[in-house]
Parts: sequence; C-alpha cells; structure tokens
Amino acid sequence: MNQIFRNTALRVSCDQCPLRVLPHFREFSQPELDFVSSFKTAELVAEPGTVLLAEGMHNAHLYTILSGWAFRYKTLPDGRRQVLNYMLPGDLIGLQGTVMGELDHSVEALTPLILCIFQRDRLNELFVNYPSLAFDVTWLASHEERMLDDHLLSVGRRSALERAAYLIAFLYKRALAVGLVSDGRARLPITQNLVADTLGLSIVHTNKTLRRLVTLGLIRWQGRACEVLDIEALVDVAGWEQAPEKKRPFI
Amino acid sequence: MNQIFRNTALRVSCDQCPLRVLPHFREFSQPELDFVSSFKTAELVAEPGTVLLAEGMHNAHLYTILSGWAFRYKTLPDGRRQVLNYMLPGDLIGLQGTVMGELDHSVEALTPLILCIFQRDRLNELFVNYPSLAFDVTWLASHEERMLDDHLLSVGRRSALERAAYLIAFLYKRALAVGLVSDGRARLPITQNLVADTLGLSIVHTNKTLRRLVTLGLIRWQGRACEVLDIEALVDVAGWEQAPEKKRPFI
DNA sequence: CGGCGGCTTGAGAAAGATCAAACGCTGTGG
DNA sequence: CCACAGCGTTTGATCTTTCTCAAGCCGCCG
Repeated sequence: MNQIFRNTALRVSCDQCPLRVLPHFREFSQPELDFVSSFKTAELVAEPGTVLLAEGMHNAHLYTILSGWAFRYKTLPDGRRQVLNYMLPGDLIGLQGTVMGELDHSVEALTPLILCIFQRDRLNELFVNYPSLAFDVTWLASHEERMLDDHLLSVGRRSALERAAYLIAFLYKRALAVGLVSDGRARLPITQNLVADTLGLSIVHTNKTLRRLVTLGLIRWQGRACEVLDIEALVDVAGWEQAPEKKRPFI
Repeated sequence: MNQIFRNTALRVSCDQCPLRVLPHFREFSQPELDFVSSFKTAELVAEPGTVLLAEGMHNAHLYTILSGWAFRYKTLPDGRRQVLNYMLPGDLIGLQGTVMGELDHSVEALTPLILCIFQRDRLNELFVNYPSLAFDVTWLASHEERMLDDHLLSVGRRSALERAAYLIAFLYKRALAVGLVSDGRARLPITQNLVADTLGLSIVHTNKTLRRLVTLGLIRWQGRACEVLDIEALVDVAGWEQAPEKKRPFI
C-alpha cells in the first residue's frame, strides 16, 4: 500500500503522449516536443493514498499527471484539513516548490497514478531556451490561480447546497475536458470525507447536503464515487457562470 | 470620485524606483532594468473606489502598484462578494487577464493608488529576451497561488475569530515587508464590510468577532482602519505557521 | 441640517457542528 | 467459510455558530 514504483525507462514517449491528441490541449512544435522529452526523466506509478509531496519539502519533484486523479491540501496544526484543488491528467504538480524553493501544501494520490517526472533543476533551461514553454508554465500557474479564485468564492459565499453542486460540476467539467466522461456519465473518484474537507463543512452536514442532491436527481453516490446525472442542473444550482474553456497548454 | 488620471510622462524612472531599494525585493541587473523601463509606458493615479479591472474584460491592462492598496474580488450573480486577495506596492495586477486572455475577477483601489502601466502586448518579448524576468512573472503567479492556498484554508477551516486574526496578521506582514509599518504600528486601510467579504462572514458577525480581538487588546479599530497592537498574539490566535519570507521579485 | 456610510448592539431564526449509533461493504486472518 | 475490523456512508438529536432583522450611534460632507 502507498508505495511508489519508479521506472527509469520512459514508457510513453512524449511524441506519442496520449494526452497530446486530446482536443483540450494545444499542439506543440517538434523542438518543443524534443525538449520536453529530454526534460522528462522517468515515469512513476503511485497507489491511492500515496503522499507525493509533503508540506515543508525543500527538494520537491516536478511532475505532470499522465493518468489518474490527485488532490492538493493544507492542514492546520491541530489537524483540520482543507483540500485546495484536484489534479487531473495534464496538470503540473510541484511548481510552487520548484519556483519558490519550498512547498507549503501536500499532494496525495486519489486513484492509481502515472506521473511524468521532470528534472526540476532544468526548469531554468526551459525558461532560457523555450520561451513558449515558459509562457505555458506561467499560463498553468495563472490557471491554478483562477481555479482557486473560484473555490474561494464558493467556500466563502455559497451555501452548502450551492457549494456541493459547484464542486461536483467543476470536477465533472474537468473530467470531461480530459476525456474521462463516456456517454455523458462521469465517475468522480471522491469520498464524502474529501468533499467535506473541500467545501469546508463537517462530514455529517456534507452527507445531508449530498443526499439532497441525490433526491433532486442530480447525482448518484456509490462505491466511493459520485456519478453525475444532470450537469446543467448542478451548474444552475451553483449559480456558476463559467467562462468557456479554451485550448490549454501542458508540459 | 472614482476617477483615473493618466500621465504620459514617466514620473518615476525604473532606475530610481523607490521600491527597488527595499530589502524585500531582489536586485535587478542593468539590462533587466532597461527593459522594464521600456516596458513601462506610463503611470496612473486612481482614487479609492476606482474599479481598475472588471470581471469579463478582454483587453485588461497590466499594472504594478507603485504605492497604495487595492483588492481583488469576485461576485456571484446575486451580488454576494468574495474578496480574494489584497495588493500592495510591488504586486502585479492583471496577469491572469494578460496570460489567459480574459479576466474573471475585478480589482478595486482601496486607497489612492499610483500604478505603473505596462505594454501588455510586449509580455511575449519579455519571455523571449528576458528569461530571468519571465521566471519572476512565474514566481509572482506562484506566490499569488500560495496566498490563495492560505486564504482558502482559513475560510474553509478556521473559526471566525481565527480567521479574523489570520487576515489581520497577514495584512500586517505584507505591509511590514514593503515598509508601511513605522515603529511597530501599521494602519491597515480596511473597512469591516471588506473584512466580512474576505472572511466569508456577515458584517454583523464580523463586527462582533473584531470586537473580541479589540477586547483582547490585539487590535484597535478607528476611522476605516485597523491598527495592529500585538502581532505575535494574532499569529498565535490564528494558529498560523508562516514560512519566513525571502527576497521576492517584482516587475 | 440631513443623508450616508461605517460601526455597534440585541433578539430571534437558520445553518451547520457535534455526539451517538448503526449499516454495508471489503479485506484479512483464523 | 466465517468472524471481525475498518472505512465510508447514513440518520436522528441536540448544541453552537453564524445569519438576518432591526435599530441606533457616530462622523463626515454636501
């Protein structure tokens, strides 16, 4: 359990990266692809529950998720936990630690995970020689900031029901973008405990709130996962005005 | 009221930027300085209450605060408002809009403001020719992300009293870093309405909570401002474990 | 002088937390 | 194969925090 398996050999070449063909991601030039291929040193497989990065680490790695779900969180000294965001395929993990020297949040695998490991100390080279990729890194940081803005608005100003609807709609949209939704049905691999720590609510109240969404026919809950039944209605309950997502970069 | 005055001429040359001498900011090389000087097109003066950037804008400007305070916020369709963060001298405004094409939050002046205006469309040039500055931009985005992480933890998991203490301690530390604290006393230019919208509380409850901090002798409230009396105690009440701030960049 | 924005206070209502207990599934060990 | 432990989910009862409503105060500015 909670083990990390490291592969020195590249299993998936960046040229044939399965993410690259998704319409959600921008296209790369060959020189960019070549650099990213050399930037990637290995792949890593992690089990659910593995803590990939821990608060306070100084030499955190830099990863991109190739497949699976993870989440980012912080805790107070007495153990209260706040989930900050979820990471899906194409998301960069550990940028804060790489750019600012120290990490102040933790990252845990939610499902089995495959990660691309990058050479943290060559980020400088990326900035010097591949300005377009450097811009992408900044884009990704801005994108994370935007998601946090939304979460903060949600936790600060939405009611429990609205918050729950927003979170599930948000995760659905993200899953959709990376092709994890088949025939309109997505299975979001979250527990109610995690939802509670994301929404800033207690587990009990989270359960009662989710139950209301179930009764309304918007979601279904089964086996540590949430199935979305009516995304439109969820967005509506949340009062969420989303900007349409354009093509995004990833490294 | 709420007017913007634009000066075509540079009043303060970047070489003699008053922020540059603060120990809080990293030193720049001459070529960097020269570029930033050319990147800056003008200065702008704004009155308190001026909305510098509004949600949904497509051609948002890119600014750095030279002096004064501003805040960033989002609103729900029915008007509920959440303050996301505060911006002080040295902070970049409008990066999200510049990098991602569209802005999804608003920015308002809290005090009289002096801003440096940058040529948004030359950001590309910055990335191509000044990788060290590009890295700084990414650093700033990561820094914003880190502050948001903290705010989210606060709003999601701290009690009203802890939240209030955290916010005031946070603002004090930020003011301190840019030299706005004289003999241990800082005057934070916030209203209780704004505090409420930052903490995700009602005005009434915010008032009662702040009153408790006043009674405890940690702060004083007078004339649309908060005076910090005991920063250590505030940090303690908040249960805030802060990483020591290192030197930071700015553009 | 009057209006307005910001602060303050009390009282009752509502949302959400805590406590307590139980159910069902899964994996493990006898 | 069954007993059991552990985790995730569910539900009811009660307690606490926070919200809403209502009103009054103060200082500033037109």
